[in-house]
Amino acid sequence: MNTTDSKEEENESSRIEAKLEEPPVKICPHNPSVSCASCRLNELCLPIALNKSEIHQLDEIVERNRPYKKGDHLYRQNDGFKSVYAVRSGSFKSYVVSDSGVGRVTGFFLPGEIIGMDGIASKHYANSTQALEHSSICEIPFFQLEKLSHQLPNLQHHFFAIMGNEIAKDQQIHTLLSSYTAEERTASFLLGLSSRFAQVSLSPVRFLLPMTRGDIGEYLGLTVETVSRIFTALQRKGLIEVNNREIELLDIEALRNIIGAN
Amino acid sequence: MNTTDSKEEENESSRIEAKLEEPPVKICPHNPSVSCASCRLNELCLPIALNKSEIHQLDEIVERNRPYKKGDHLYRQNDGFKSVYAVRSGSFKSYVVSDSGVGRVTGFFLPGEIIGMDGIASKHYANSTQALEHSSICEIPFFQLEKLSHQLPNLQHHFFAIMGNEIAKDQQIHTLLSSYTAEERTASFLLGLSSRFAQVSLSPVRFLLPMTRGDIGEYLGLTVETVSRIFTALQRKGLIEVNNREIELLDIEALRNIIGAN
DNA sequence: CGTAGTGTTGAATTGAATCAAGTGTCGTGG
DNA sequence: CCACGACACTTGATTCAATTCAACACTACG
Repeated sequence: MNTTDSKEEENESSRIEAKLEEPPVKICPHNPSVSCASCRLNELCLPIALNKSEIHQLDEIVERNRPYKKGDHLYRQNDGFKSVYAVRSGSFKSYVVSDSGVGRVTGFFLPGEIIGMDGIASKHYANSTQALEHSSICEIPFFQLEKLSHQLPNLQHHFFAIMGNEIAKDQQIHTLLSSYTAEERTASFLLGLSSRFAQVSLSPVRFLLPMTRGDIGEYLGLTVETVSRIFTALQRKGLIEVNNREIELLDIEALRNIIGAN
Repeated sequence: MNTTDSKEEENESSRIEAKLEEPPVKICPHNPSVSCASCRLNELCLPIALNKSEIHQLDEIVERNRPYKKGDHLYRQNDGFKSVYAVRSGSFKSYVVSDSGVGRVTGFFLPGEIIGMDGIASKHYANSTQALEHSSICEIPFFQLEKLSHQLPNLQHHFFAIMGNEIAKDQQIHTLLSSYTAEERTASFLLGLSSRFAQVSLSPVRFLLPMTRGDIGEYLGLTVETVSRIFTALQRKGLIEVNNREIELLDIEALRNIIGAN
């Protein structure tokens, strides 16, 4: 998923000083010295609709942490809420564990997407979030984001939009879980991933799943076995090609029809 | 559900002039002349944490529309997004209809709760919302709310919190739908209603359901028949008492255990 | 190279949906 | 004010989609 490795993981000292005037065309997504202005994700995450000086101000509050290894936690359920996070590279899942230990995945996060908004209201994160692979993030201390939003109407507007988008997305999942069959859920999930990959300029028809079948099942309210069976069935119908974590969507139109038929 | 009827439904002229210095102790929840400062719901909806002058400013942008009859629409799917709404009295449901005509309820709204945040990002409402009974609302034009939030940090903070709360709530429903049984979902739904009624000083153990079994089923991803059967089963177990729309929770602890056992 | 985690496939089971038939309730108009 | 019709709700019998249980294959990593 990531185009390069992270060679400069611990290079913390130079990050704030990154120049803004001339985007330095850094392409390494793990590189902690990439500023918001030069980040190729900046249309997705917060800086959209901000001008140069505004981006610079945002840039100053963003903390570019060292990369996370697979399985590392960004935060855990009930931790005090402090920041929201923008995925810079890699991917994350968030999940809750019930008292009896049954886990349930509540979301997957790809580059450019914002993590942690569930903690804003209660001041404690409602779920745990961990890296699915070697990943890096931008940490945005929330009280500073609020303060800055107050100065920059564009930023306030954009963050309202991001939260509104999250709400709309969650409600779509509500519909999906309350009325779709296993096949419809799975098709919808694959199409959703596809368009999210497209947003970060990755192929929408051929990609690697960062999560296990078990994760997908927990997310969609299905068992591992069912997810596996549906994948095989879709493959037999010629709609997709599956090899382990590698997915190719062979007939997107037909996948859409599965859902449309609902 | 409402303590009084609305006798002054069309009294639009006097509403802005409502005095703020001396809360006029209007108790009729449909009464359009009740200002934010004197509204008994103001801890739930937007004004919490605002001072007198701030509430006054908010008050000026709020439009107190005439009451809605049962079945009236607040807005419809794909309508241009203009406002969010605070329920003043009564109740609403929002729902989406798929291409094939199958409807799915995405939410219920009780007094003090905010409707319409799903439209913020896309500028179009993602679902339709209609009154479940004779109800009244406060309409808050969103672009004015944004402008005012920019002047009042407390308001900005509170609206971020309201949206964050919605996100956290939606994720709980995700978990519910993806792993709870019909009985667990129903118990959880009843307990949720119970605490929401408690917030507006109504009895948490004895209340009227504003929605049909069908609505509940669509919301919980179950059929009418299943909801009905579960109600009967819970009643036989002595956990609740059902008479039509009238519900009494006889053993809240046991209801909690149904979910806890998950 | 071995082992834990991940994935596949089959057979049996089951929780909820569907199909079906009925009763109860409410609002409307005569 | 009552009768009618539409809708809301209940209950039972049957079906079915997805889970559970089980056994095994693959892979990837220390």
